[in-house]
Amino acid sequence: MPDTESDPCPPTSPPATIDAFFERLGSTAEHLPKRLKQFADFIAANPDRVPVSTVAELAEGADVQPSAVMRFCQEMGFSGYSQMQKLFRSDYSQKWPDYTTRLAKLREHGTETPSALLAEFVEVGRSSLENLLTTVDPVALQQAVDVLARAETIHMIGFRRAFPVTSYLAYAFEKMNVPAVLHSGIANINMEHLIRPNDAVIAVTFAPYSQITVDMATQARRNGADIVAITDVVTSPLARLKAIQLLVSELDVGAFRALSATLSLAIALAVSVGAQRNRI
Amino acid sequence: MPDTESDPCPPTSPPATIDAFFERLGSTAEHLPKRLKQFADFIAANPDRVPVSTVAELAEGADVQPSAVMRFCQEMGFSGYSQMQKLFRSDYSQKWPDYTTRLAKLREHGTETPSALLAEFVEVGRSSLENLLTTVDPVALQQAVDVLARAETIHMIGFRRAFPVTSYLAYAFEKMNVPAVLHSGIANINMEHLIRPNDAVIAVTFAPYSQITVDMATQARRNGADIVAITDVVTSPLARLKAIQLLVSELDVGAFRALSATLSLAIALAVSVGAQRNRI
DNA sequence: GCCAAGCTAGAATAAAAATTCCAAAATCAC
DNA sequence: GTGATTTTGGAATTTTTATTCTAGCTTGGC
Repeated sequence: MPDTESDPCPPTSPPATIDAFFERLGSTAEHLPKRLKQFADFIAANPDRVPVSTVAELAEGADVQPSAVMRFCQEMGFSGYSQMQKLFRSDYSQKWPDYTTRLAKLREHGTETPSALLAEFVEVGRSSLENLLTTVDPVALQQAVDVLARAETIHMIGFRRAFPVTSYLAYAFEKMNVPAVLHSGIANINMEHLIRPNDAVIAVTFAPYSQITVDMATQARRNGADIVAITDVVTSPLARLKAIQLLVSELDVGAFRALSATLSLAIALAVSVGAQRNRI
Repeated sequence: MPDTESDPCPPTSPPATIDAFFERLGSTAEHLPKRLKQFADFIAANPDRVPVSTVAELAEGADVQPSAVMRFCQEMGFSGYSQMQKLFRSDYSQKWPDYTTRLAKLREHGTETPSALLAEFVEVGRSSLENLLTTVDPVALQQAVDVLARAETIHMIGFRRAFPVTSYLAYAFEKMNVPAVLHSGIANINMEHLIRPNDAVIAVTFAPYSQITVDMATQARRNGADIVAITDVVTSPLARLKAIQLLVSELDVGAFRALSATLSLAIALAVSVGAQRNRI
């Protein structure tokens, strides 16, 4: 009997290394059926679970059926899950060193290599985050949330290195349907007059304070708006405006900082405000 | 019928941690029978094999019978090998597993206070940073730096929640006098034609990928520019473009993430590029 | 050297896991 | 819409793996 139909997907050889696996995954993931893609994403996000998990466990984690896992493995060129797991297990021992040792190893190279620099930023970011819980006054934070939740429109002011913070706030507010305006200073158009008495302002600035942020906040205060300040020390120029101050002390690496703590504070603030507004 | 004989070794409870396990091992190893001692030595020398090995494999490695392995496990207070392996596996990935459940819980209950939410973001940020050192491939990072240092002009593409990242990159490059263009999509003006063959692109996008970022990167690649992708998984659409991929897996709190890891990676990348360019 | 106590090897059994299969559902082309 | 094709979910099957059992061996005391 002649071979009327051949395998739709010819027997590809299995990837020989983890890198090869992910490379293939990257190029095939596009045109994979729904469930298989779903599982592919899960694997891409949690490769470290493969060596120590059963088919059933991974299937549950990715919220697919075990048979989908099998089909995925075969699609990737393995005979089955066992073969794929074997590959992942062979690579497993390299990952064993934990965070601390890895960090130490990277640091040995000084700041010569990009990885060492990355390790530096990671470590500094972790410290800054840890600090954040002590520098931010819970009462002030709650006040800030109250004020912002009550405001008609929220205005965000922050330039240069504070701009990533305000732009992320803008994104978050938009996603939660909170009326908010990002004052980006674009085309030097001054939109201070938009700030009305029932509005509130989030001003973000760090030493050396950008004059324009201070000016705009001052003007807004004069218009009767409430000010929430995200800044680094109590002596910042925003203190004079009776602003509610949220303090972040972010450590520098060289001339730059990772902004980890500042952004965490910002997003926590935004989500709280969003929750409180929608609750009412 | 009375219980004439009792277990020679009363049912001890299993060690709760790896440390407790090795402590018990140290104190009991002396007066263990020959084969069991032999296996104990093997375990002490190769603890990292336990999570990924079967009884038969370990038995062969230690040159004992599988049944000896079982007796060893029971001697150490476990019900069997499976229970012991569970302990070794749980130690291997302590940080990650229970996060998903914890965050799910958070999503249900909502968060009581802004401070609690902040603490959540801080915690998740710290984990993400730790993880960053494992997901970013040092070689790829170095390649990315090389490519970007060599480029005439660096273009940054990233919208919505990726925009804080690109805007911070823009700030950093400007401060270091690196020629860089932030494609903000402002006024819907398309500046793709600015991207020339000797240029390089940093594309930042996360699932669900914004189509415009992918389109712009594709166009840039067609123009002959190199692409560095900051994204979350290898299955991202940018993989097709032969982009140098820098992977960040950032945990979500609710619908948002703190971006701590992503920004740390971005700033480390920028500073490395700046340093390398000025060195030449 | 003989006996008792404990230990070991290997086979037998039970449990768990991987893998296959197929009917039902979804998707696609017309 | 209709039929062909692909994809899916779930159960059935096979394979692998853990665990138990027991006859024989080793060791130590006398």
